[in-house]
Amino acid sequence: MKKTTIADVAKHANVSKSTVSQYLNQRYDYMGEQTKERIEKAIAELKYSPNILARGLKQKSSTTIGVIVANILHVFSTQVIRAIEDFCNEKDFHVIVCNADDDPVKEKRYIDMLRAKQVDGIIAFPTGENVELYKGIMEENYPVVFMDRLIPGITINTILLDNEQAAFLAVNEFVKKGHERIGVVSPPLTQKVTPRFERMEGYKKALEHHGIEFNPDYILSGEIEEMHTKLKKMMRLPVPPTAILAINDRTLIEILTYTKEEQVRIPEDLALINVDDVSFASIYNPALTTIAQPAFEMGKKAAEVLFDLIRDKGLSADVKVYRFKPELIVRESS
Amino acid sequence: MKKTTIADVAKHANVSKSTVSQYLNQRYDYMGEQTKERIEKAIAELKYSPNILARGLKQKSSTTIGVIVANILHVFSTQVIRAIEDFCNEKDFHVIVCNADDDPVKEKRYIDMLRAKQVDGIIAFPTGENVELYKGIMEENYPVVFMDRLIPGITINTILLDNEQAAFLAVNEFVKKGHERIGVVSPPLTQKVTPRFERMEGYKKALEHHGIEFNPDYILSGEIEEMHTKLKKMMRLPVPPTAILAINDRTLIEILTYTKEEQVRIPEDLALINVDDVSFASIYNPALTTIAQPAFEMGKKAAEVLFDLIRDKGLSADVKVYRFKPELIVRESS
DNA sequence: CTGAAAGCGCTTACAG
DNA sequence: CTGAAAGCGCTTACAG
Repeated sequence: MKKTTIADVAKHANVSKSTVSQYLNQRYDYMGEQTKERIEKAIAELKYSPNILARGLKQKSSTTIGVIVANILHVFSTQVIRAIEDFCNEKDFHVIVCNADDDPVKEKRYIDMLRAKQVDGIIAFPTGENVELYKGIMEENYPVVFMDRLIPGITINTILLDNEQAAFLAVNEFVKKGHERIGVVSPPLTQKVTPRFERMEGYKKALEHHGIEFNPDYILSGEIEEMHTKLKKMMRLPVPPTAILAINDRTLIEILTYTKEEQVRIPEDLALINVDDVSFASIYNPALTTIAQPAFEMGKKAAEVLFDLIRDKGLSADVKVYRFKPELIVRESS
Repeated sequence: MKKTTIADVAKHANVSKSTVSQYLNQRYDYMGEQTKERIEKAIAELKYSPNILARGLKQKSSTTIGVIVANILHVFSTQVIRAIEDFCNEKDFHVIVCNADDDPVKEKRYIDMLRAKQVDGIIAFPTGENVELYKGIMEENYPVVFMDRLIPGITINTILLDNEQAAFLAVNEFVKKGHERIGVVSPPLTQKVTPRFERMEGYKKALEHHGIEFNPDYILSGEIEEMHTKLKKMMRLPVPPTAILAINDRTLIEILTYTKEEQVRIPEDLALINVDDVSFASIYNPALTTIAQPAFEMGKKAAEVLFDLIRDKGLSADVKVYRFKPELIVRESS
C-alpha cells in the first residue's frame, strides 16, 4: 500500500506540486476557483493526508514537545501531563512522555533523543543533576520549562508550588486546633529537592511565627523503607508530637500504614495534614485534611510559557519563577 | 545557532556525506581505520547529532508510537502507559500520549494526526465507535493493538483482563464468607463497554454456578452522578444485599462515600470487593479486598505485540485476544 | 574502500 | 494565477 503523496495529488488534479502545497497551506490569494476545486476533489478521491514529518523537515518544527517526568505513576505528574496535553491538542501539537525515574543518566538520554527528534521544546521535572547539559541548552536558547524543581545556577523558567506557604497553611491549621507539638515527615532531606526543602523551611518559619520552639526530635526524614521504624520511634518519645505534617503523598501512606497498625486514633491521638489532595482524602475514615496543589493550572502554565518560548525562538525577555498558591482543605483529620 | 548537519561533519573530516552516513549506521565493513577515526573526531568536535526526522523520512519510520487512552488520569491507564514506555525506551522508541476522553471525534482526530506524523504503530483504548476507521486501518495492515476493549466486527489484536473471571473471584469470596444476597454496582450498561459487560456476565454465571438465584434488584447501573441515590434505594430494599461487587474504582469511590455518610459498617453490614487494586486498599479502614489487574504485564504485552506487528509490517499471522488473569487480594472488607 | 547522485515528501522563493 | 527548481538532512544503491 504505497502512500499517496503530494505528487500524486498534483498529477490527479493536473497542477504542480507547488500549487497543491499552496492549497494545503491556505494560501489561496491568487488561486483560481477551479484549481482549488480540482485539488480539493483530488485530495478527497485519493484520501491524501500530508506527511507531517516531511513538512517538519523543511519547516524545522516537529509540532511535538517532550515532557520528562520523574515517574508518570505519581498523581501530580499525571495531572500536569493531562493539562499539558489538553493545551497542546488545541495547538495541534503532540506530547511525548518520558519517565526519568530521578536518574540523571536517563534524563540526559531522553533530552538528547528528544532533541535529535527535533522536538520543539521540553518541559522537565529536572533531577537536579545534568547542570552542564542544561547550561548548554540555555545558551542555545532552546525552549525548556522546569516543573516542580529549581536548579541552582540555571536560569530557566520554572513552575513551582508556593511550598513554604503550603507548610505554613498546615501549621496554622494545627495551631488553630490547639496543637503545639507539631512534627513533620519527609523523604530524605540530604539532596536539596526543592519541594521538600522549601516545605521544611516553611514549617520552621511557621513555628517561629507562632512562637513555638523548634524541636529537632519532631523532624523525621528518611527513605520510605525505614520510615515505619523511625515513625514508631518518634511516636514513642517521652513527649511525642500530637500533630504531623506529611510532606507528600508517599509519606502520607507510610503514616497511615503506621496509624492503622498501631490503632492510633486520628485526630484524637494524632492530627494529620498532608500536601497533595489524594483521591481518597474525602472517603477515608477519618476524611483527610489536605493541602491541594493546583496541578492542572500549573501544567497549563508550563505549556503556555513553553509555547511563548517556541514562538519567540527561545528568546524570552525575562526568565521567571511562577509560584502557585496551595489550598488548605479542612476535613476531619486535623 | 545553525545546527550542524552531516554535510558539516563530512567537510570537517574530509570525506563524503555517504561515508559519514555509513559510519553512523555502523556499516564499518570496508571502512579504513583512519577514516573512522577522522569521522569520530569530527563528530565529537562539532557535537554533531543526527536529525532523526530526516532519517525517518527516508527510512519511513518515526521510531515513535502513539498511545490513545480514554484518560491518563485513570490509574489503570497510567500503569499501562508506564509499562509501554519502559518497553519502548529499550528499543529507542518514544511514545506520544493522547487522551480521547471516550469521545469518538477526538479519537478519530488523534488517529489521523498520529498517522500523518508517521507514527509506526498505535495502541488504543478504543471508544467503540469509529468502526469504519478501524476497518480501513485493518485493511491497510497498519499496526494497531487494542487495550481493554473489544470492538465487534473488528479483528485487531486485543489485550484484555479475564473479566468474567474477575467477577467470579469476587462472588466466590463472598459465597465462602456466607453471603447469598450479592449485589453489583456498575457504570451504565447500555453501551456494551467490554469490561463492564463481561464482568456482569461473570457475575451472573458465578451466581448460577453457586445455585444462587439472580435478583435484578441487586443490579445497580447508572451514571456516577445518580449512583448515590440509587445506592440508597438499593440498600433500603426490604431485603437488601449483604455484599456488593464494585465493578471498577470509580464506583468504589461512590460506594465508600455512601457507606461513610450513612455509617454503614464494612464488612459487618455490607461486604465489599472491587475490581482494581486501588492505592489506598491496604490503608483504608477496613482494608479493602480487591481484584487486582496485572496492568504492567498487560501494557508490556501490548507493546510486544505491537512491535511484532511493526517488524512484520502489520502482517501478523494470527490476530489474537490476549486474556490476563485477575488476582483476588483478600483483606478486611469481604 | 569511498564518493556522486538520486530520492524520501514536503515548502518556498522566484520567474513568467 | 501557476510551475520549475532548489533545498530541508538524511540514506542507499551503484560505480569505480
